[in-house]
Amino acid sequence: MAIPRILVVDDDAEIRSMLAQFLRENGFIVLPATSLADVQRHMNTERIDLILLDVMLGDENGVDICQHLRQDHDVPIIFISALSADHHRMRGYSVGADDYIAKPFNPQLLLARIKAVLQRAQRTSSLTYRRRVRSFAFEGWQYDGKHDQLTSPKGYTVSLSQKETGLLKVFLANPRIPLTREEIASALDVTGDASVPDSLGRSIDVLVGRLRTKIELDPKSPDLIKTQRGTGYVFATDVTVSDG
Amino acid sequence: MAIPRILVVDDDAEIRSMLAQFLRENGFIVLPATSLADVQRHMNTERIDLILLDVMLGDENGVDICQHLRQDHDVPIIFISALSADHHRMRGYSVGADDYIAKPFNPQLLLARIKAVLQRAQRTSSLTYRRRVRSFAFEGWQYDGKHDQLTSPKGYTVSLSQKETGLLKVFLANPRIPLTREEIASALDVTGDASVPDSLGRSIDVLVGRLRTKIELDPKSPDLIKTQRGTGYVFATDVTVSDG
DNA sequence: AGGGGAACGTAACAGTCTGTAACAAAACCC
DNA sequence: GGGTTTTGTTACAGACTGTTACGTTCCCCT
Repeated sequence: MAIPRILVVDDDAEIRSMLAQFLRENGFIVLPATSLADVQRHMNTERIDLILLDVMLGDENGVDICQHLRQDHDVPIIFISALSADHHRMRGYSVGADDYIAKPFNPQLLLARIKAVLQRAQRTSSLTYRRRVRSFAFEGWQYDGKHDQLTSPKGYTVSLSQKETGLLKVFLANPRIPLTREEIASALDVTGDASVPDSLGRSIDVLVGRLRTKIELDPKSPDLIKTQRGTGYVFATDVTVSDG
Repeated sequence: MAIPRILVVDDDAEIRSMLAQFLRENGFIVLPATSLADVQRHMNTERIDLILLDVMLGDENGVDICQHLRQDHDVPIIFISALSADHHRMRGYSVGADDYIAKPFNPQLLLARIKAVLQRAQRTSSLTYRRRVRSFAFEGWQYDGKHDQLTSPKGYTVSLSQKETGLLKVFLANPRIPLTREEIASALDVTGDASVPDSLGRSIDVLVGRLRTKIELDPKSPDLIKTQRGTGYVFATDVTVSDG
């Protein structure tokens, strides 16, 4: 599974920025939004794993946004609000929120809650979520997420192991974005304490090497998965995503 | 949907009784429990839709109970506790709780939270096979639950043994959801103590292999029942359900 | 320009996981 | 009772995966 992508919906730029930085430092990809139109644009064009939604949004009302979203989406939604009275909370839950956190809040508690909600969503994936299975195209290759099948530019099927498939998915979900070994390991749920810099050993490097032998014309001089010395790896090509 | 059945776990008889009465007045079936053994007895003998779990349980610790339950069960769990400090909450979430409500609490807020959690659980698939007789279609195959008959894409009837049929039903009820061997065994009521990690042996693997020989074009390279190494198996195709 | 150290590539190895053939016991059917 | 089918267990082989060790490449400093 790819790095979780969190949509932070708040019209206050300072709060949005602080939340984004905090979440990025904790391993998430963060996308900002300030309005329902913003939210819907993101939901329609890319994968969103969780939404942090401020109740008070200037001219717009977070509760209305949540209600609107729930008509079409099952994405987890956590309300953040200065309004902590019980009846506000109940209103939030009644429109389909997964949690409601009152400002000011302990950032570590927010983090725990986000992880719990994401873990649950992952554990109990719904049919709706599974319909988001995608197909990816890059440099003549096709990865069919529905059938878990990789086809080469010449048309033959390439067999990948589970970890190799997972790594490819991480790259396909993050084209042209440099990924550290820790980020990749976190996305793959690889053994190792991510907070200890050397705990990963060389396993990610070996795995990258194994995937390269299967998809690069010349693995010794890779064109698709490039090394960024001192950082990690980058999928150095454009990826086209389509549904089905 | 049937009336939700809530298990109230609290060693304080007065609190248990008040909660039970309140929930019954709001339309739920309430079952009391005071210990892990109580909880497990209920979980093993009847359907439980949600658990309200007190953190302080006399000699037992609600967190330990939650942790234990999460090994085998996906039932929603809401902690109730006088301990409301953030680190207590985080501990609760980290062991798999769905929410954490501090005493003293507004009963209406608890009710809203219960309803939200139940609604969410209802939106997702369950391991429990739906008792209603249904027909399922996948990749040209048809399974007629009424007549217990499986028809291949080419139109001929495929004979399955009882266990094979049960396994297929579990997959059809949970398309695209990874299922552990323990989950499958539990759904099939297979011999073996699910709380003992190694008790299953390889029987589920063999059963999966047998079903594969009957429904896969190439059992050595299966398209329908895919292996998730380290986890279990997933029915990797969309399933269309219809009544009758 | 040269040297040293860090980062990365990769072969080899060992442990884990899974597929499956073979077997035996139980269940089922005639 | 006998034959067949079902089911779980056992054993083995192959694939997968991470670790280790060594060689190569890169970068920085003198």
